[in-house]
Amino acid sequence: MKQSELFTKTLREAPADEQSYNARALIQGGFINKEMAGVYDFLPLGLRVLNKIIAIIREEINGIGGQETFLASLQNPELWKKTNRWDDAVYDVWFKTKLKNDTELGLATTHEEPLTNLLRRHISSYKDLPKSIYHFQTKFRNETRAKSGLMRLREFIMKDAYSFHADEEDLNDYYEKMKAAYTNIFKRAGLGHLTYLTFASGGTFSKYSHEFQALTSAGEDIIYICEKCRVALNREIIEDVQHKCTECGNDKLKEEKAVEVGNIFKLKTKYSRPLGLVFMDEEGVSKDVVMGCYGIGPQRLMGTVVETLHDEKGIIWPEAIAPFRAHLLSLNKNDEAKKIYDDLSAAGVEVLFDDRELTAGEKFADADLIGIPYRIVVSEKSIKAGGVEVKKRNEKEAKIVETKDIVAVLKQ
RNA sequence: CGGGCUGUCGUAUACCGGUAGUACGCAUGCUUUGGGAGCAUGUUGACUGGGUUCAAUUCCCAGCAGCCCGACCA
Repeated sequence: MKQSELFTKTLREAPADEQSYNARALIQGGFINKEMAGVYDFLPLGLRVLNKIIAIIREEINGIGGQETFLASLQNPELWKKTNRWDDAVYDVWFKTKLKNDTELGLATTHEEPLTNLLRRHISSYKDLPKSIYHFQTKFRNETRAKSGLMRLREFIMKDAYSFHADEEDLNDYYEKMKAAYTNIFKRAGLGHLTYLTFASGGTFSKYSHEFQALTSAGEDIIYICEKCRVALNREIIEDVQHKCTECGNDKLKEEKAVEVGNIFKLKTKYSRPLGLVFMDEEGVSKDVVMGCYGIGPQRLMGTVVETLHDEKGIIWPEAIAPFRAHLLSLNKNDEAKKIYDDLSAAGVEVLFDDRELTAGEKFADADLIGIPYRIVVSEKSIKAGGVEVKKRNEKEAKIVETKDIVAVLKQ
């Protein structure tokens, strides 16, 4: 894409009223636009990142048999009354609205109820199980305090997956597969080194649930890390386990601030029972379907990447989720640069081509801020040196690459 | 929901009880081009409502909005 045609502009300075780094950098770079606290628009650069994160998640969930759907945002209160989650006193994050005839509706906060209900028409036998169903869908939550840019939103996309099983043993097997898929997702998105499988409170139905917590000072949670096992314990259960690692008994745990980037949970029959999702087993006995649920917020994941991977000049995107692979800067050499742009594009390399009539300093500053992994400079100087200059965003030194070799260097 | 801080051009800021200045941006022209250029001309602003006052953007109150802390948060 030509940067001269990109409708967004970077800001010379970050917005003064934002303190969180992800909000400052993403707004300054033109990735997102703030409509109001906790409500953001995704602009071309930001959407490219978001879509790449979503694509990684989709691949991993498909890889363990997930079937993608897209459920509605407007929800029927009747289902929520059956599970006692319609009452604002019980579940206080609803945005509620009404039909013209005054019938109440809810805006989706999550989808256990509608999906469980929907499956009553499709699951009736043990032969129909197991199933894993997911979607990327907009959730609305009336948070009393939206905060920290993309870290806690009032409107956000969630990848929520739900699995359906004949018994707990099968749920447990699938739960382990999901755990592995989640580990891959955070690794591929560039947060593997910072993300810990974390034991958290499981509520009434199981002892612990698992969160995936990424270390960052922008986080809302305190976790205790066991370096030996590479797992962590959420503060909410640390007293229960007497400050010891649940895996190895290690009592030298390290306290860290972290953000929950994913959560996996065994629901068992919590929703299938009140909503009547049952199946007939081999003996002809009707049983409740056993469920699990698994969530990731792609926008929070994006915010976490920005919080953790940047320097004083701007964002440093991991290659897998960068908006473009290469940022081609022309310093008054648009004709020469255009050829390189065409070659790279033809080879399938995603390039942002800075063909704007700006000074070198502005182009470098924007490139650092936007944080695309490879910067290619075409200038009088680079041409004299034999071609183009290539520098990785996370490295200091640039190297000269002959123009004829640039496609080979940038191709993955 | 409790507490703290803050609302001035598009952005970042200054000053002030007597109607607002700077920088960047934007427009035009010329000169510039390896780390946010120069000159000239032009362009844009006090969150809303009430109160005090001869006079309020400035002081007071309320509302709204934003940020932060806490509470909350599958």
